[in-house]
Amino acid sequence: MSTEQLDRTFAALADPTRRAILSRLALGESSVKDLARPFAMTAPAVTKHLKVLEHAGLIQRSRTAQWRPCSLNAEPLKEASAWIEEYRKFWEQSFDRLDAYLTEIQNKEKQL
Amino acid sequence: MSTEQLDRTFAALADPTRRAILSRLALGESSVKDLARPFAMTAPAVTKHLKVLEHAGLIQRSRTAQWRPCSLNAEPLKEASAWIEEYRKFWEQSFDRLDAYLTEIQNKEKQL
DNA sequence: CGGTTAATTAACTGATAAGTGAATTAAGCA
DNA sequence: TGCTTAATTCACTTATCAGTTAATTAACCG
Repeated sequence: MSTEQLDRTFAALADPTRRAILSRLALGESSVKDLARPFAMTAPAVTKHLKVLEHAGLIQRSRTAQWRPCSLNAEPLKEASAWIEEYRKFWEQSFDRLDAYLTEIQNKEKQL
Repeated sequence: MSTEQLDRTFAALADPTRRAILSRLALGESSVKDLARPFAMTAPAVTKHLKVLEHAGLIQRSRTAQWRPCSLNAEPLKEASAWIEEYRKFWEQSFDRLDAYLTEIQNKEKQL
């Protein structure tokens, strides 16, 4: 679990355009032009986003004639998810505290 | 699930110093000075990282005399994790493919 | 009150990121 | 071969980010 890989993965996910591209690719392979269509953005801008995603290992590219379709590779997300999951116990603790608090409130209200 | 919130959460997690700060805070509350100690970094730099984490809602701050201790708030991570988990089926698919491949290899080796 | 410690703000530098338009590569097709 | 389409690279602008030092705020303590 390399630090640089986590850096790249999280940085790639920090941009809403790139998250949208990944969502689109979850539905299937797509060309750059089709990926660019929903965004108010030129083709070179999309190419740059794809480079970021590729460098993070989140997509891979092939070649068919003059098209260079992209497809999703979700594996690096596993690592990112694993990092986050280490802290799940903390938010679960806070949910437990919230539950306890709500129960306490309800009991008090019943007593009034 | 706001886009800007996800932007801020993932951007906050993209920096190794900030991830280390969160790890440290998982062990308990800490002052800025103690957080800064393990890093080759001045106090103002740490203050800036804390602002990023606070803006993302990942930490909260209190005040005791001249100390302003930080504590973890892992709740926004839940949202980030939920986003990632949507793609779990893709990386599970690649594991399945890897399993199939390894099984195939083993069978071939047995035949030799 | 004056001094010390914790932390922040202010002002600045250098690097990186997101976007643009223009030119270029690469493939398919008449 | 020449034209069209897909995508990229190039050169540039603008904005943001990570870090610095120096100055400032805030609280405690003798």
